[in-house]
Amino acid sequence: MAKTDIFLSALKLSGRRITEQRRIICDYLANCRTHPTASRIYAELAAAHPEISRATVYNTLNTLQELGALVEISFGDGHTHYETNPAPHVNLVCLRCHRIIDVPVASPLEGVEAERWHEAGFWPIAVKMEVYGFCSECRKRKKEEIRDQWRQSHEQMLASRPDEAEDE
Amino acid sequence: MAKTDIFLSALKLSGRRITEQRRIICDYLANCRTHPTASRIYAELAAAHPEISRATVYNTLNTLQELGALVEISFGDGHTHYETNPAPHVNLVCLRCHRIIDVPVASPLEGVEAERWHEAGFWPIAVKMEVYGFCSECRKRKKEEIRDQWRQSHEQMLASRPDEAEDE
DNA sequence: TTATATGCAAACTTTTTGCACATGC
DNA sequence: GCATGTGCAAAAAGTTTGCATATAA
Repeated sequence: MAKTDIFLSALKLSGRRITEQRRIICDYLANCRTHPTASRIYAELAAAHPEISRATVYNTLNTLQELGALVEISFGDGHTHYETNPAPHVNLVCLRCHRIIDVPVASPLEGVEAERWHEAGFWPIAVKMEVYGFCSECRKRKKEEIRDQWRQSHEQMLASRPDEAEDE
Repeated sequence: MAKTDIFLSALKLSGRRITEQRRIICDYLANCRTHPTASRIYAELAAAHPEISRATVYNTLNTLQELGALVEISFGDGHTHYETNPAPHVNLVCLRCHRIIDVPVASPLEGVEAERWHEAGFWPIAVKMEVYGFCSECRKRKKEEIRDQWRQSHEQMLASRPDEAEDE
């Protein structure tokens, strides 16, 4: 069942030790189809594996992040989630119901001028894309809830040509 | 100095009340050239404006998020940051030094198959893109720190054609 | 064998809540 | 005037730390 476990591979290839706990955590992540928080990962694993501590979950997640094998995402719900889907995709995030829709894209590094930062010396490992907005259901309800002017003006802004990029 | 304050506009157009505190917070965000955390925003504002409370900062940030005017970002440093740059851009995030480089892009909704999710009924308000990797300086140092195999294999993976997208 | 990882509990940080008071519209 | 927003302090939630013990390589 388990596809190539990219998380365990990351630990192995970077020379970390493969402990039973790490194996369990990586297996969970590799088979996870959602965007769990650290707490949720701990809660689910602890039920089946009492030998796993909260600290180890946090340790492992942080280690995987340093390697670029795992990235945190914020969906605006006040919780830090983890992206467990290694396939290139965009997360559509509904601002009202906080539901997430994963949409596959051809290649994350194409179409966004990847060459430019590559040339600048930056070496990409992982790519993350989120689009915030309203899903079809919430869009209807939204109209009843608040005045619509803000969203309309913002939509227009996004639809028009962007301003000249500013210096950062 | 202040360009059109997109944050204040969002509050106004959605029918919220414009209080002195919100005005101050929005002004800070509109002129901010970094990616501050909530704590940092509070700390900086409280110094100059003792009449602002922590709760109000959090309230306002959350309200702006619901409107899609402001988005949270995770850079992997364990803190929740806010994106204050309204211009379309990609954040290059260094996994080692956690420095962020903003790179402008032509348009956030082009080149990533925007039409597809639009057709599916999703209405985009804001777009966020992060690329994780190593900046030129850290890339050199990284080689000395850990075995290089993981990064090499991952780079190869990214460079090759992506797998078929999986169902979500 | 020994550097690396774990478990536990306490400490720390960040965010939310409840309620009395203030204020924009 | 009254719905909406604020301030405060306490509570809750989330994350890190220190150290003794365990274990992968």
